[in-house]
Amino acid sequence: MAVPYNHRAIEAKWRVNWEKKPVNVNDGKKPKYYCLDMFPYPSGNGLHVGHWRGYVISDVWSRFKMLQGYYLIHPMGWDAFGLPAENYAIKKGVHPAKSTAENVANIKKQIQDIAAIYDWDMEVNTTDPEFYKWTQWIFVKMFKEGLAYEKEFPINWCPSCKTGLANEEVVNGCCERCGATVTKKNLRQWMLKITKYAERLLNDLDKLDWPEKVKKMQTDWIGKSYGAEVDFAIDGRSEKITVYTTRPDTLYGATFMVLAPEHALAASLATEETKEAVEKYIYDASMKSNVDRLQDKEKTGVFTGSYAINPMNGAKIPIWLSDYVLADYGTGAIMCVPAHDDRDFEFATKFQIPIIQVIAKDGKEIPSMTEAYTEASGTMINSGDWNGMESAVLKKEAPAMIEKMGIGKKTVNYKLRDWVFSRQRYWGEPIPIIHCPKCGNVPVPEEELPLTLPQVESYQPTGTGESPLAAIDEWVNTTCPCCGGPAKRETNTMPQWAGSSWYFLRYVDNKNADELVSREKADKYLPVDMYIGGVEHAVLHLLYSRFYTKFLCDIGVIDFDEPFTKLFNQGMITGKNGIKMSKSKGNVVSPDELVQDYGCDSLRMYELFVGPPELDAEWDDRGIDGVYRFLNRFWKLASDSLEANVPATKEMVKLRHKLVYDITRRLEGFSLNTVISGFMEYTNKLMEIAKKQGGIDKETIETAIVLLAPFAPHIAEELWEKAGHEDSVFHSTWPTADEEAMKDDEIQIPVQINGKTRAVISVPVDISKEEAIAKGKEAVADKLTGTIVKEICVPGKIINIVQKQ
RNA sequence: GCCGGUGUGGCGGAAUUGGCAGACGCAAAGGACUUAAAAUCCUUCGGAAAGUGAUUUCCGUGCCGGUUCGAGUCCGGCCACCGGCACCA
Repeated sequence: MAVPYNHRAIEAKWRVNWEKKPVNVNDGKKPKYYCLDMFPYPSGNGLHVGHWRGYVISDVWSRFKMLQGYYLIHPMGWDAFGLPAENYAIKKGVHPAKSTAENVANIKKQIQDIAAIYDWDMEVNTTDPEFYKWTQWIFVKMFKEGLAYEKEFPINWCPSCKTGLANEEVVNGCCERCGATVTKKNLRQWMLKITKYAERLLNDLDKLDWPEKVKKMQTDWIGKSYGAEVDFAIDGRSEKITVYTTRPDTLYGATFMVLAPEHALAASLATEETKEAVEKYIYDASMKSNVDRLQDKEKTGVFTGSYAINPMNGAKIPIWLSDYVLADYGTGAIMCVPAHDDRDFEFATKFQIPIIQVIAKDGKEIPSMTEAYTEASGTMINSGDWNGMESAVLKKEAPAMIEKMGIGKKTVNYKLRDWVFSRQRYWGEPIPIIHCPKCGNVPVPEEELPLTLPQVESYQPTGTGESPLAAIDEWVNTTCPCCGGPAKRETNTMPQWAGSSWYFLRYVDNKNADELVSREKADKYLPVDMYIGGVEHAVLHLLYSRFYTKFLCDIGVIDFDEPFTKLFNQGMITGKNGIKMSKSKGNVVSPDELVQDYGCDSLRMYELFVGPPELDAEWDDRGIDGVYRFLNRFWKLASDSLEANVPATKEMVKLRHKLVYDITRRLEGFSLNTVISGFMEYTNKLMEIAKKQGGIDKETIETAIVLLAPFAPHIAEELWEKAGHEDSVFHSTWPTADEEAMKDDEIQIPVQINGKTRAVISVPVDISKEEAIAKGKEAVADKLTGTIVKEICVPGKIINIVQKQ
């Protein structure tokens, strides 16, 4: 009798052995495979079972790739700058540097419990000056290339975090981090010109093996639209107003024009009579936050008193101001075609502006419109020379026609805005810029980087729009690297996304003091082949990283312009009823006790067994018993069989190949939950056979151990050793299935009458259709009471007899 | 409002992409072993009806309809829940 499965002893033993003799070694000959987890920010709450899931998925995939003969790059690090870390430190009343270091140590210990095959020699930490030296270096490079610039304008401001935010960080008008309502604040900001890369960021999505959902979200976020800019003269004045439209086909239907209240010409368009109302409207709009604007669904507006001239037909159309027009999209001015746009229709109806239909719906003009007809399909009417054209065709051709006529030009527009890159907080990389009264903005010389974050007593946010760094005179006051005169340092810091936008490049050369990454190592080990993490970063981190990668490619640091070839988003683990695990809800399940009671191997397998990896799953502790029992059964089967050492039977060989085939296919398809059920199913079958034969042959058992190794590494390694191997199971190779050997001689196929199964017959696998049908009919003879109209036989699948009564 | 995703037993889920619906597991019930319990092993486990019984028949994958010899899977029309975007002209 074999000894019972003792997960504590086995796991402790192999933890030590692997530490002594790592299994993932680079012999310089194997091809590389870079499998990356989104690195965590070291929160004080530690890990829960949901965090485990992603790390287990990536580790299983990594070990699978290793067994397939790759040198694995599987690093881990810490995204330790930023608001969460700083807010936690403030709450606990300790310096963020201290709390961050403690949290890193804690989480590292917890992550090591997963027994993932991380290469800790590659570890990075974004708050390490040797790391953020390069975060700052990238900023300096961007500044020199004109991609980082200063601008003062009303930005999104979180009154709770007391800092400015990027557009990507505002969710439904609220702060992405804390949920507070975002307001507007006029601030001098550092911006990154991500818009310069809009077209490439959009087009290169095609190259990526990413979930369609994420690609779609990025596409929508970039928001490319095709249209035209059209110039409208102002009646009685020399200036003109340019509008942007995606529907130039409806130009004849433009019956008014609306400008954003912030438009440069807005105030000047007012007449004696409208002056007061116009100024009030502009003032009120400036006082409104974005959220107010969003919530006021009812349209407001004011007539300026001036008129524009429709360039197509010379019609005089009134110019209005309204805050439903956004100042920073297009030209901040629109032409309004109430007949064919919902918003314009609503506005025109409210302010009694004429509505002119220019596209016939179903060949007819709608007698009295109750809503806009927004489709670009139908024949043009009331449109001068354009009458009779198809709207869909005209929509495409009009921009070029307008350009020819000299009244505008063909244009594309993007929703993507430049990235607000400065934060008024302490815990981030200082922006390496010096403001010199003579020389202007001068970057800190590259050889002087890193510009380290000064130690301060008070790091709490000021709320004034100034960073806490501004209060440290000895740090702020410096000399200009250019002219040597007195100058002041930039006091804003970078957002959390700065370090995470490029950290994956640093892992492979994390100790390089002279370069961000050596070109040789970058060419050899990058980019990332598989990136695993939650979907919440679809338009934040993942977009920023793509932007950074393209920039670094353009300046020759690296030779590829997409960071992550393949992306996998794992679903979230929730508490009961799909409620997100959180400390405040009290539904957090910690992995620590589960590892103690059931072992790391059981928890790893259960994390996968709870459901398809890409979907959310509700955690239920009870289910882990199932995989624990399975591991016990597998342990017993394997150790008993290794002792018994029975010869292989045909049946065993067949099952062995089927097992390899099924597990490999499911694993490659990322159907990890069914891999686990597959192991259970085959183990049950093998146990049946073992009961009769006194065991299972060694080769089959060894094959199963190798297949199981990525999922339950400890037990696999222990059994592998018991089977007499001195080297690690991870130095064997992933088995391949011989499809010939899998074939059964006899197969079971159902016999149906009119699509309903009436019998199941056993037939030779190579039986002819005719014979199969004959046998099938025999089996259901007593139920064939009518006239047979059709006989269907799909070889190996089904027989269906269609009969009529 | 627009765009995605999901909907299958008491529960988590499976179904080789059009071919025996409910694999595998949890929970539950009954039994074996045990002085007893735990552990382990065996059996049952979608619903309804008929039969002493092995079994048989009908219904069943959110709802309604269609295509097909055959639909959880394909098509059309709805419903519910969960995400994303939301005055981008």
